[in-house]
Amino acid sequence: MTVNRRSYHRASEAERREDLIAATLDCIAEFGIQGATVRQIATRAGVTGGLIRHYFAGKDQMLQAAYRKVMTGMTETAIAAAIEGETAKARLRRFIVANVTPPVTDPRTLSLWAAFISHIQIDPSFAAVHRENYLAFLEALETLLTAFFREENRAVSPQECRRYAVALNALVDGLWLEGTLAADMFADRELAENALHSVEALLRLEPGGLSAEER
Amino acid sequence: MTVNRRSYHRASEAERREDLIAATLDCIAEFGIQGATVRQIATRAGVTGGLIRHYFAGKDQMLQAAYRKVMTGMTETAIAAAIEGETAKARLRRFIVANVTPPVTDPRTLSLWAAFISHIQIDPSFAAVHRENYLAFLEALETLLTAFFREENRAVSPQECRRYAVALNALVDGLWLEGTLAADMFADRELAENALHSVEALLRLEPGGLSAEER
DNA sequence: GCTGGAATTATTCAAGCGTATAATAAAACC
DNA sequence: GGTTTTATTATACGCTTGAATAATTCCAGC
Repeated sequence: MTVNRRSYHRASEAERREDLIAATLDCIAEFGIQGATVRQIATRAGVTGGLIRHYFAGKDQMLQAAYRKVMTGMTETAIAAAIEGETAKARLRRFIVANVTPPVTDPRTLSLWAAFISHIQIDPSFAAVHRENYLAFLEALETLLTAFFREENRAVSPQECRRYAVALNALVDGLWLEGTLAADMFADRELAENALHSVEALLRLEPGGLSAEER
Repeated sequence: MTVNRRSYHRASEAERREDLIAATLDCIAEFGIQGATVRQIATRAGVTGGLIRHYFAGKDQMLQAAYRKVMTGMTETAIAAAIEGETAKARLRRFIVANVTPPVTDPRTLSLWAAFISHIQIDPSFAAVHRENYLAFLEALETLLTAFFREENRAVSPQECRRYAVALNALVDGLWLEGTLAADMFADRELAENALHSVEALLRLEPGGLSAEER
């Protein structure tokens, strides 16, 4: 006897993988990593559970792909904001501000980020993803800083430049955390302004040396 | 017929709760929040699963108690380090350094912290725990800063002081993250020194104004 | 030394987990 | 337009989950 079987749409490999990853992130954000079960994810993506094993070797590999997606999304948003600046100073400023402003400061993104961070110690393959993105972020900052110092005719050794990048990275990450976890405590542009003033101070610029708009 | 039944030790309520919470944290750190199952936790604590329901209304409540434990542990370590300083400057310095030095920078603690952070959006009662501790940390910083500025005979408005506290909190959190997640990238005292130099810059002190040991 | 009540264990239960496999619908091919 | 390929569904399996319950052991107060 034949079974009543759903008809279905046959999607391209690329978009189906996208859908599955998106559904995975939805589930993690909504129910936590414990709630991101194969069945929930499949339901959210509008498919049945078995399909996941057709696109990924297992649930873990899908989680890892999802992690990559979140991290590259965050970094790329900030980098994309930076390249629109005309001067090195403007690029640096835009980069800083982008990192403490929506859509980067977003509770959902933070949840996802934290969920994955907490799994780094458990699954070493997650550590590799983190390392990749940390280094990319650091390098982006170092590049922006080097260009900025050159523009200002200020001689800064590579070692010092790296120190600055590490500190700026910390400051930006920390403000991102604060701004996302306690958004109600800060006025609209308060965090962005604090970020700019703090970066000015960190780089030992005169007040306004970064935050002031050039004409 | 009677069953072969383990004999058991009857602990005081306080220490049994402590044991259960400690076992919970062990399991989360080792297997992630998904691996922190009632059975695993019970095994780790040397009891059977049913006992958990005798001390907590359910697994979730135990998780929340565990979260409280982690956070107060972190803040208290830093605050305890601070009070040993003789001058306000020394207290501030010790506070900063303690936050980017073991035992605060510890992969296990970071895992736990991240696991709980990722559940804030899901369970609002976790948000309350976070808020409590964030405010406590911010206030500790503000107190240290106020005393320091007074000691230096420097007039700083409360608003400005809060701005500084927010920035310092961000920097410290960020360096804590970097130092714990990429510990291999930093030499022994590198992060602590970077932290002190960065705080100096943030507060617009002259170089050495905080990091240099007074005689 | 009993004994009543609380702490703890052992066991059970339904639900849900990730994965494996076979059947089937949709597309691709010639 | 029939045939092959493959993406997708349906179903099953063995395990684990959090919780509930009943049986047992311990301890305090008498």
